[in-house]
Amino acid sequence: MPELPEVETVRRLLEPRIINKTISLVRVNYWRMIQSKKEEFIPRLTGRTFKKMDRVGKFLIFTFDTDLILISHLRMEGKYIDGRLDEPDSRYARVVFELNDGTKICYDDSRCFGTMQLSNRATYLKEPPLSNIGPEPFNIDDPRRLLTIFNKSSRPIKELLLDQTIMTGLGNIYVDEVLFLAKIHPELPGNYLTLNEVKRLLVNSNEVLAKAIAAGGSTIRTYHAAKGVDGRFQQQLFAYNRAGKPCLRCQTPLAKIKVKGRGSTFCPRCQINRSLPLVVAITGAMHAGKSTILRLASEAGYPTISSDAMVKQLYAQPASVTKVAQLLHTTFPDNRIDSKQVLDIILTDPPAKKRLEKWVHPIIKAQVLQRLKEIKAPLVFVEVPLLFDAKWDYLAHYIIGVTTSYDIQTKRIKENFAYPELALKLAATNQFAVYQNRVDELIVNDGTQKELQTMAEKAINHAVNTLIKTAESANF
DNA sequence: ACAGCTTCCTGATCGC
DNA sequence: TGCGATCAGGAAGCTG
Repeated sequence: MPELPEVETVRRLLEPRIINKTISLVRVNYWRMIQSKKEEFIPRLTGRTFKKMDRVGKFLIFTFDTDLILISHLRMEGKYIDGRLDEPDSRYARVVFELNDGTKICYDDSRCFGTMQLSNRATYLKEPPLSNIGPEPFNIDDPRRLLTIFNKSSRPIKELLLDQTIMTGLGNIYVDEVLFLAKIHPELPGNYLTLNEVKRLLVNSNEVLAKAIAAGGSTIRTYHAAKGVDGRFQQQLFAYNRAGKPCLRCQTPLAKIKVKGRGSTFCPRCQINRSLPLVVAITGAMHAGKSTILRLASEAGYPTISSDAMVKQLYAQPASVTKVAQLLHTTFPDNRIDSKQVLDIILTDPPAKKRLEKWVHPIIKAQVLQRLKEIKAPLVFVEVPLLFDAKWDYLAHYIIGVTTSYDIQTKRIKENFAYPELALKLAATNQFAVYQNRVDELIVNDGTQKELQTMAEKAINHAVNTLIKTAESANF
């Protein structure tokens, strides 16, 4: 929706346009949005004169010359558009208030999510929906009260901040901004929050909302506070709508995930989820030495996850045979997945490859995340061949890349693969070279096994030392 | 009690 | 270029 700053902007723009004007006629084009008794809606409003306009959280409160109260929630797309009576209604006018000075205001809402209800001055704050909403950040003096509530829940902090019964005002845009500024991962469970972090969340909520109000809110997509009036705050957004763009603090590309079904943009390096271990990802070209590095990390005593091994395990399951056959539009006569046959198909039929990846990647990703949750260690090494292509790089806090020169890769593949021609073709499709500049340490494995081992051990130690520093400098 | 999913709608944009 | 899939400033209302 419009969030608190946009609703406040609407209030400030609308109040002077309607104050002391009298409603001569009310037209309702979409009755489902009226939450109070429908038969009373038009009669109780007709002839009333607008007085003050208030706002509670994201609700607009219209007051009149009697004790009548109109409560309006704009939800995602709601807006008020004013015009003259001789003009046509706005395109998605759901409720129209005609006024006695020849003007009208149209409540416009393409998606019909908004609500209106009548109440009265004495009771409207004591009954739903307003009785259920929490304080605005401006009115919270003691962060301990919030800390107590957050700490009782294992829900992601983003969910808790969107819960208007705990605190009201933040929506999807400003929650991402506040979490970015406070350097807190959107999925950090509430019971991990420290007092220091809650203080940061409160300070930043206050600042972001105040600045956004001062800028007239954010005009994004279809939302305008009023006809011809655009907010300017979107120019100051750090996170929202910036997925893939460099973090304005550390230049890491911002990641986008779903939290409670809402798109959530954050910096994977500035906002670390400490309920999970820190991740050193190992990625790189085909047959370049990823598995060797992973094995060395394991031998050095660190927990490891191999997504390659997970894929092999998945393919070995009986249920996978029919699934893969169906995705590749083929059959496996031996009732087991024939890797040469699969390779053949994915090299000649790109859409088939896409279908297969669309099935495999989410399964493996879920398994990796599950393992990360289970591992009770501060740090884990994860081998992911297609880290960047599969867009998993946001899971990594340090990336070791490994590559080989073309000639040496060709030689090794010819010596080691049962179907070298197909393997070479597959190697040629690997895009790692494109992403090389995004790794923290690049190992060029053109020498002996012994030389690889030396480089890998150095890289492993460097990754660990860097991440220990990261964890120490994080201000919980 | 509560986590997770669906629903209320329509329009713009993305991706094969 | 067309056409289905996905996404969008929100929150209530289901289900298990």
